[in-house]
Amino acid sequence: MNSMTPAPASLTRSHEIAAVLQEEILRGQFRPGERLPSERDLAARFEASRGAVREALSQIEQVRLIDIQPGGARIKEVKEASISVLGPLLSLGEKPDAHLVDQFIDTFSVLTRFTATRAIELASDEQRAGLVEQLDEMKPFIGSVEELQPRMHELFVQLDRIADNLVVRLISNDLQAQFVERMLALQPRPSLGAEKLEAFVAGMREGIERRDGEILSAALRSHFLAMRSLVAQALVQE
Amino acid sequence: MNSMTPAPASLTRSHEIAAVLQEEILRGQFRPGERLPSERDLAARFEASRGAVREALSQIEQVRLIDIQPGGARIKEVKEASISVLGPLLSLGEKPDAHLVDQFIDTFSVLTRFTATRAIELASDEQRAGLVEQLDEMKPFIGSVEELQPRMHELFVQLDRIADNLVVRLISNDLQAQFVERMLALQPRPSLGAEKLEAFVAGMREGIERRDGEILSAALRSHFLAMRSLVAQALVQE
DNA sequence: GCCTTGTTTTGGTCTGACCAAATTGGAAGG
DNA sequence: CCTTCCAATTTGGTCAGACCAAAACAAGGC
Repeated sequence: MNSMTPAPASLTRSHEIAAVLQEEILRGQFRPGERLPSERDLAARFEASRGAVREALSQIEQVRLIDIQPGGARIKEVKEASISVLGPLLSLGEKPDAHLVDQFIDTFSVLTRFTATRAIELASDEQRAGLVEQLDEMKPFIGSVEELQPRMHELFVQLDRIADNLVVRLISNDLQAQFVERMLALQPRPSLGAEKLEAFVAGMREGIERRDGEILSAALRSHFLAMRSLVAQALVQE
Repeated sequence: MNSMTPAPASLTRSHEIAAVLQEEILRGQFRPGERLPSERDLAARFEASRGAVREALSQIEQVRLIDIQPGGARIKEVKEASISVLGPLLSLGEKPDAHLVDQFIDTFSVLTRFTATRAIELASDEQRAGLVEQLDEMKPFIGSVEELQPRMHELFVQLDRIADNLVVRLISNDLQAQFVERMLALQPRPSLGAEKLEAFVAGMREGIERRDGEILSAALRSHFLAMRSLVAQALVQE
């Protein structure tokens, strides 16, 4: 029973307890409908006060993994939970589940394409010009992913701002919060080839300049597909 | 297979406090970065114990509307929050914000199209035949939205099951939890016309039978567009 | 068997206390 | 006057023990 986590994100006792319990639930150590141990038992087990346990349970309830009622807290199906469980779900094993990662990237892809196409529909000519300029400024950095990435991110921020869809924005927040950090942790090289990146940037540029959602969408789709197979490789190897 | 989800029933004091505070934050009564009143002050204000307030704050922290640290809880930007704030955000005024509702429906549309097209890519011939059968069985009920809706929902459940994308599944869960009930609360007639529904069902059928994502997607897109303008009407009138 | 009970368990809340970290405010120094 | 630095205070994090109401459980009674 080691509790020496290299990067303990949970500072407080209640968060720590919540993380442990949530992980056990996601691991399937309780069947849906089953009752969680009582708060008093959990307090004894974690050598914590009932208050701390209650705060932990309150958090887990918030992600809809359990249903707290007088009489007991009952486990719910993972499929009914909130997006917030995806992160812990990715961190269950040594490596994230490949299928789940694929789903993540596909979903990112869909949402990004939606945002991008919507953005160029709504964008003014000046805004489109600004976007094109951003893309042109990237060209010197296509060789270096480290240099390119933040600039590309800035571009997406702009697209997001223009598309002005809070719902998608919040979804993306959640997905990124759950996904990105965990992916960066295991994503070594090889990175995308310069040719592919160049084609991607060119596709984006053309799509934006000509206000052509199809081109833009196609560029993004193939880009995400490339990323998907890259990550897939990273998950298999080692 | 009843999946009767009992309403959250914010009976408890802590949930009540959380709801009130969250609403005040979403109303912009605190500026981002600003400090929330101390737990002790809040306890005094709500005439509750500090423990109850702490559980409430813990929940609000979970949706990333505040950042709790020794020294004080600080308000974050709504844009940084979790999807879970969308529901309360819709319920702020008398009527949901029309723009936000549009964004909701558009996002639903995108995700549904993604799920549907993915589903028919992955579906076996038997599964596709089953889906077509489901659609055919709907025809007698096209006149009555009340009768049609649950059957259509069942179809989407099947598509969702075949597409097998947990990420999208959880996102849709969240969106529905936030949106659907609040929409049903205010969506009286007029409902969609029988012709439109017929065309929609026919489009779905053709898309599935011929495994044509374009047709399927087009049918769904126009369906959601129709719903969007319907809801828009409902929001304007009265 | 089913239904009605009394008992036990369990969550929900409260009170009051202590610790550690952050904030604050003022004193000392430039 | 401004900056720097160090207490004193405030604030969150946790603990302990207690009470209530509702749910779950067990035991009879039909």
